[in-house]
Amino acid sequence: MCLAGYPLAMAARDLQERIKKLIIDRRLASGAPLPTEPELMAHLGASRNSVREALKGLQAMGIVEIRHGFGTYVGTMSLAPMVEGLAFRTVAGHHRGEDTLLQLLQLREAVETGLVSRLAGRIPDADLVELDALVDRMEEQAARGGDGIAETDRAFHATLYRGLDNALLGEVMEAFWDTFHRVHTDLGGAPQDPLVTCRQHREIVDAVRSGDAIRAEKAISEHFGNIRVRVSTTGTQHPHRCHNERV
Amino acid sequence: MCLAGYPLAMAARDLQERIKKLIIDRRLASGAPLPTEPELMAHLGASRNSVREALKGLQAMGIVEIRHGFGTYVGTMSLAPMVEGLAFRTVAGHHRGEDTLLQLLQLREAVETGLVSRLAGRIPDADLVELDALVDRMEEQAARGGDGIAETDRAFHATLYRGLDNALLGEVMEAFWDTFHRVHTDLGGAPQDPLVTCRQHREIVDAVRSGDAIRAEKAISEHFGNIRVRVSTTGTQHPHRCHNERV
DNA sequence: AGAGTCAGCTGCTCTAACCAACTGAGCTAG
DNA sequence: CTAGCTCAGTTGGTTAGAGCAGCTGACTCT
Repeated sequence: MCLAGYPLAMAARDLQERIKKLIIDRRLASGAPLPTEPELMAHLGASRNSVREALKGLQAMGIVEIRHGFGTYVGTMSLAPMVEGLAFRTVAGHHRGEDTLLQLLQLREAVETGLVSRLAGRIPDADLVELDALVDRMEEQAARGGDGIAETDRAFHATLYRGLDNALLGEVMEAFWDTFHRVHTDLGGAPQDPLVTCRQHREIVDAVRSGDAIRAEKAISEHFGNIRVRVSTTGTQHPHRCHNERV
Repeated sequence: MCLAGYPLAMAARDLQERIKKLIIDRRLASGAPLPTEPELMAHLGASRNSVREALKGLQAMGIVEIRHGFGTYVGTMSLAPMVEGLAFRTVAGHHRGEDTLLQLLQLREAVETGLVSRLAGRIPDADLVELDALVDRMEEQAARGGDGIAETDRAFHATLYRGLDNALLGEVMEAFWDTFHRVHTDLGGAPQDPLVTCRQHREIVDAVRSGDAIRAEKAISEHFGNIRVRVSTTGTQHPHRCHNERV
């Protein structure tokens, strides 16, 4: 087909850009509906197939969200795609004998160490209360079977940095946590000792509350040191098969 | 077609996972060739169309690299896709009146402040030499027309954190720099004063060399403070059209 | 009035053909 | 003999049309 004025070739690469431009120009917010596939075909002057391939790429970047039988919508633009990509990169590297998981952990440690010292003394009281509650909850969960420990751990790290008052920063930290956790479990890594985790989380909260930046950094550092032992003593020796057996 | 044992529906979502699994299982490194499209069709029991859509998604995540008339290869798995997604998210939010660019800058500041204090005093001498050279070069470029300033700036921030000896961390920081720079120029933001930048870079190097963590943090903070002024006084008022006019 | 059904949207998958970019073998001209 | 060209074969890119599958809402039957 190819409407007048558009180059015949190079459709695919441009299509994504043009769909992105369409979202920008129409000021579409997350969740807003995009034109249907036939409408996009007409608007962009490309075949169904090319439009769909472009959408698939945008979907992988979290820019659009496709719901079968319902429509296409502007995506949440969360960092989930980054988690996906980073996780795969880490797993692939690990299976080829590289210490990618350790590197990922070190990345988290380096960044969180800096953030926590920035946070010391200026964290809102409300967050401290919530952090205390999260440690309490994890102690309960540890006393029981241990169900939900991971989710509580995630919430702890997410809540910790809420005080820095930057939603993007919070998302990035969560994304790193998610990536690490996902890769660690996929690779069959040994879980932490919940009681040790609780004690270290408690110390982090107390250190931040006291306003002692050095102590807070040390607390984070010890926490990660503990995790690091678990990572480097397992996983590297027995590259397990991925779950989701198929192919 | 659909080979025995595979569900008839749900092809697309699984296809990506199965291709990823194929890369993992065969221990394919970056740059290694993937099966051709016909081979993948046979291997995965799906049509050409579905295979291509899956590949487009993986391409958007940097997991595979597609070269027309040549073949499909395992991608470099750089963070470029993350830059792409984050940049779009920032631009889109900006055009809807949100202060996303400022948030991105604050993210960089928070993270780099922590990293630079961690770096103070333990940075390798070789890196210091290189950083000095980079500041010198930027001074030259400022004296001339100003060509290549951006690239030198990028190199400075990249070299700074090399001493932390974590390739992943370096890539992440570069990705944040790239995202910020790209969005800032796309939105027609005012460029920095090169001489101010040079002076602040010099102070950062000297602070890190002296081993004074507090001074280093302050130097970074001032540097970002300078950038922040440029961001918040421009750009927010006149949401420019994107470049690449089309559609 | 309530529940089932059906028509219509939506996106999903397949097939088949042709276009376009790259490679390399073989031919031709110098 | 070599330099360059041509052409066939490979690979991904694009289009077309048909039918499948999930969701919605109005219509119909009980």
